Amino acid sequence: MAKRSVSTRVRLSRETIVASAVALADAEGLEAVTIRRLAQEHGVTPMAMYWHFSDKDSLLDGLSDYLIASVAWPESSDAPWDEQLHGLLEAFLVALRPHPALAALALRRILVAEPGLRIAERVLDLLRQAGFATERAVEIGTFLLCSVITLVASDPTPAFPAGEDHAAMKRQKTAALGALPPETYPLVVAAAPALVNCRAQDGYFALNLDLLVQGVLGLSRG
Amino acid sequence: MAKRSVSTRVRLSRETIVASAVALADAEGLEAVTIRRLAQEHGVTPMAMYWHFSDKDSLLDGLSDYLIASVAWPESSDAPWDEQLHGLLEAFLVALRPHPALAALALRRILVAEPGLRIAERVLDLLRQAGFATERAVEIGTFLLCSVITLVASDPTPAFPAGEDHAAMKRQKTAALGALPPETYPLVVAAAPALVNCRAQDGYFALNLDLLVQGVLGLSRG
DNA sequence: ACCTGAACACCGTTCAAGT
DNA sequence: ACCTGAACACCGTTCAAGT
Repeated sequence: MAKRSVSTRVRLSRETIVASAVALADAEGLEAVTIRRLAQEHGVTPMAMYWHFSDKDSLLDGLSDYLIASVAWPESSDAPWDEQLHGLLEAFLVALRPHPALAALALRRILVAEPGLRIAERVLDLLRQAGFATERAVEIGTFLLCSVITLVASDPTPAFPAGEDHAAMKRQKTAALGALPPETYPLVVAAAPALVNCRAQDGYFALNLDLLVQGVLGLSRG
Repeated sequence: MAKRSVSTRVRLSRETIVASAVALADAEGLEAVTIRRLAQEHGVTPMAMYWHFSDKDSLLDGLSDYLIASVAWPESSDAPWDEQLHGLLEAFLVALRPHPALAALALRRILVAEPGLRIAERVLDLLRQAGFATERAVEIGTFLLCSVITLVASDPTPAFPAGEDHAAMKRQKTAALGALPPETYPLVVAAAPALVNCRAQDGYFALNLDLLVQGVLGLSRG
């Protein structure tokens, strides 16, 4: 169904290939993003891809660049550093959220091209303002960006087990947890539905973004 | 070189297969862990694996179980909840650290079998002691465990580009960052070596484990 | 109970060639 | 400049069969 008919065939380009790869990943997960599959979707030989990308790794780099470029830079403000840090991390999160299957790719190009470097520089700057020495700012900033990716990427089995199966699997996992002996695992049993579903909920993101910023606030400077 | 000679062939079992898979992942990364490769290492047909594991997914489940089982349960104490939480997360971290290529697998079995459920229950318990309602405790606890995994798994290109190549790549990345225009990216340029290397350093883990616990401390209850 | 052998439908990629 | 075709060395997996 996702196969593009020959009549609508457009000229291949890095952009059209990346766009279809993003759509594929959203629909069926990253492991469905295959040179051969993309070629087929464009009605073209697998080898045609190698004109536009030197290999699969550079296709993934392309996806990473696409993700990073979609980060909406927060409007400048004179708010305190922690609020600005929160805003920046949130902008990163918002860009990644529509593409949980791709989120893990974000890191590979953040220290390479323009928009990613700008984000990195800003994070370091804000952490310097917070009073951290450069080395510590680097360690914290690196972890913060990794953590935002984790926040988005950790939603299990994102979409690709066709919706129906996915919901069924969640119901089954909930039931399995609920059937555990309540005297050994009282909290797990009581929280079974939450344990299975929380990573898809909005509150999960807001709460843990907060946790990260609060964590930075709680760290000793030096 | 890693191929086991026929004379030393031992009987296959789930345990011996998992052990060799762990060794393979440590040495060459998770994508080297292949049914066919493992079979070859044991001097056996690929299909022999299917007697011990129903499919590759259940092999990965086996690796996940192995990881979780290696968590050393911290000795009981009457320390405040935040110290105990720190100790538990650290125990998880210490278990994962020797196997960065496998760390990402840890989550898939934590809510399934005994030792993982025990960890989950304890995390929820400590967060309840901290004053969080069950639903929030679930959201926080889930993220904390994900974050520890991230901390370990985020070390880029763990080992498998044969050591030499790996070091060379790091030097090259550092040089690339150092060559950026310092007027646009002053902090990135100044911190180039740290940006490339920090995720392999001990301080990175200690600092960010602290960040996580401080983050929980800083969150509002309710 | 434990393993083999042949086969199938997939991968990424190289190399030479077409237009 | 952009794409095809055949080939290679890999995957996971099924099915029938051996001991």
